[in-house]
Formats: sequence, structure tokens, C-alpha cells
Amino acid sequence: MSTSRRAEHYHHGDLRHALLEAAMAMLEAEGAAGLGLRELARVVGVSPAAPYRHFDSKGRLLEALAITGYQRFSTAMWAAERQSAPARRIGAMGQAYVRFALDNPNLFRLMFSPELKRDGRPSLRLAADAAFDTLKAVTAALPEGEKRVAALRAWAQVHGLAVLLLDGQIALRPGEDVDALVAAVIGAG
Amino acid sequence: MSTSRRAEHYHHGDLRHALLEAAMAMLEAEGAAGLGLRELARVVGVSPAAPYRHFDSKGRLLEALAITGYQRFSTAMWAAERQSAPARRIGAMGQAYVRFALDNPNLFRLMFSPELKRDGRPSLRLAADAAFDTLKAVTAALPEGEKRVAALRAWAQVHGLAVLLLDGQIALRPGEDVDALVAAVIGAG
DNA sequence: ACCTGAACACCGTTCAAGT
DNA sequence: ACCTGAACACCGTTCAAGT
Repeated sequence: MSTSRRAEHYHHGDLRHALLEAAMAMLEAEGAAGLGLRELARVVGVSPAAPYRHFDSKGRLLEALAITGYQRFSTAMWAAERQSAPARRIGAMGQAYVRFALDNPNLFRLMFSPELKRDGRPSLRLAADAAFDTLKAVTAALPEGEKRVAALRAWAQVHGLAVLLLDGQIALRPGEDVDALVAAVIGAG
Repeated sequence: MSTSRRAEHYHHGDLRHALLEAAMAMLEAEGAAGLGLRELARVVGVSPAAPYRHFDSKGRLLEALAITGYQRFSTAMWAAERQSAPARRIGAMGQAYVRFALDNPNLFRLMFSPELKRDGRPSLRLAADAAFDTLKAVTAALPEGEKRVAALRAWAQVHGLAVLLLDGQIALRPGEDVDALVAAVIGAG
């Protein structure tokens, strides 16, 4: 009885999944720099070497987390697109973008971290490209020649707002909420 | 004769300055994560403990580098402001902003790194505030009620462009240069 | 006052060995 | 096939001791 717990999970069952789950929690709690592979192994209850059966390196683990992040981001953006009337679409998607960043600060930072794409993994690029494709819905109604610049402008505005808010560079005024600020800034763009 | 080199620099003369100089070079070469305090000490030729006479921690060293970064940024922005006609001012300062980011990628990233302001050091905040005050020159001509939103819009656009370009998320088209892209994006803002 | 040497408590990663 | 134990080469940081 006393050995069954360990024995039944010696081949952990789903160590890869358990690692990802715990790592995502640690990422959000402490940031990518504070996510230690040894500490992660400790939390999950395996030896320091065990994670290497499932991830070649810490970078690959972070990459997997970032891909999950891009998928969640895509879901949030498509939901905002679907649930809004065409006239409100730009605002709704911009607000969804900023809200995702503020709700998942360390995951969002990881998704844009330069350490990630060192060796340009294709699965990461694919997930990121799919995520940013959601933004193109915003410029669908514009004439062809203006699409690129309009899309970049909208993206830069909303991404800039997100990271400046995230880093505490923009202070919200008393009574001001994020949605109102986003609406004011991108509304006249 | 053989001992004079070491002896005359035992009290290093200006170890603090030498550390900052070498650290700035390492930062630009490898990023803040790749900047090791022990490696830094090795490069400068002192013991691993020596830097602690001048900086309480690695965080404080990075903070000093970031302050230098904000000062350089301010200089670049004021230069752009001074050298441009009023009508071209927004474009010139936006281009200076993005160019600073692309010319000093790891310094720029450090300036906006969340690890820095953990315990809200006042000298860092002062340097950052002074740097962003340069942006207010852009909205000086606008009516009072529109200043804040217009300033935030301009800042978000230009900062978003900078970080997206830095991370390789925006691909420049063949023959397209950064200044032209910045002009196109913020021109109609 | 400023720096060294040695130590402490960590890392990420590798690899032979166990089950 | 999957995991452990022990090791390697590092970290940041501290502190008694040297000059």
C-alpha cells in the first residue's frame, strides 16, 4: 500500500502533461526567469533528469508553453471577433488583445520573448502566425492598398498599449478602466 | 616590474566605471540574461566578490545600465526634436524612437524589463520619466483636452512598432526601410 | 577602503545505471 | 521506454581574511 503511489506512477503516466501544467503555473507566478527545471521536477515529484525525457532543454519547455499561449490568444481573439457587430469589431478585438496581455502577463511576455525563437522552430512560428492572422479580420473591409499599413497601425497601437500597461509605464487615471483607454486610443486611429 | 601592473590596480582606480563599461558591452552582445557577474569580474580581471563593493546585486548593476540607457535615449530624442522643423517633428521623433530600439536592442529591452522595477528605485523612475517627457513635445500644439489621448496614441504606435520590429514579428518588405514604415504608420495617426 | 579566497546554496545538463 | 543518482561546470551572493 505504501509503495503503490510511487510504483503506479513510476512511469508517471503522463509526466509530459504534468510538467506542462506545473510549468504554466510557475510561469504565471514567477515569470520565465523564475521557472527552474529542477524546481519544476521537485514540484512534480520526479528527479532533476526526468524532464529531459520529454523536453530537450528548458528552452523547448518554454517554447511549448508559448505555443499554448498563442493558441489561447487565438481563441480569445476569434471569440471577440465573433461576438461583436462589424462596426464594433476593431474595438472589441483591441480590447481582447490588451486584456489577454493583462490577464496573462508572464505568458504574454514569454510569447514575445527573444530567447524563444533563437533557432526559429517552425511549430512556434506557425502558432504565432495563426494568432496574428486573427488581426487581419480587422482590415478586411478596407481597400487593398491601405490594408498593410492600417493593419500594422492597429497592431502597433494595441501591442504598444499592452506592453506599456504591462510594464506600468502608462498609469490609469482614477476611475479609468482599460477598455475605455483602449477605445479612446484606437478609436480615432 | 612584474608586480607593478597588479599592484597599481589593486585598488583598481575605477573599478565601478570599468564594470559598467564591460557590462554594457556584454549586455549588448548577449542580453541581460547572458550577463554574468562572475564572467564580468573575469573580463575586468577581479575576483567574483569584487563587484559587490560597487553594486549590491546584479539587479542594481542592471539598473545602472538602464539609467544610462534612458539618458542616451533622452539625448537621441531631444536631438531629433531640435533638428526637425515643427511640421516634421512627430515623424522625426518617432523615427528616432524606433531607431534607438533597433540600434540598441538589448539595452532597450532592459529599459522595459519587468525585473528592473521590482522595488521601484527612484533614480530609475526619474530617468525613465525624463526620457518619456521628450514625447510630450510632440503634442505641445494640440488643444488641452486631446493631449493625453494623442500622446498615448503616438507613444503606443511607436513603441509597438519598435518592439514588434525588435522581435522580428513585423517583416520589412524588400526595399522598405524602417523610417518609411514608421512614417507611413504614424503619419496618418 | 577595497579586494581576495573559499564557501554556500543553488542552476541546467549529461550519462551510466536501475526498473 | 522511462526514470534515478551522481556528477560536471556553472551561477549569485556572503564573509572572514588579506593589503
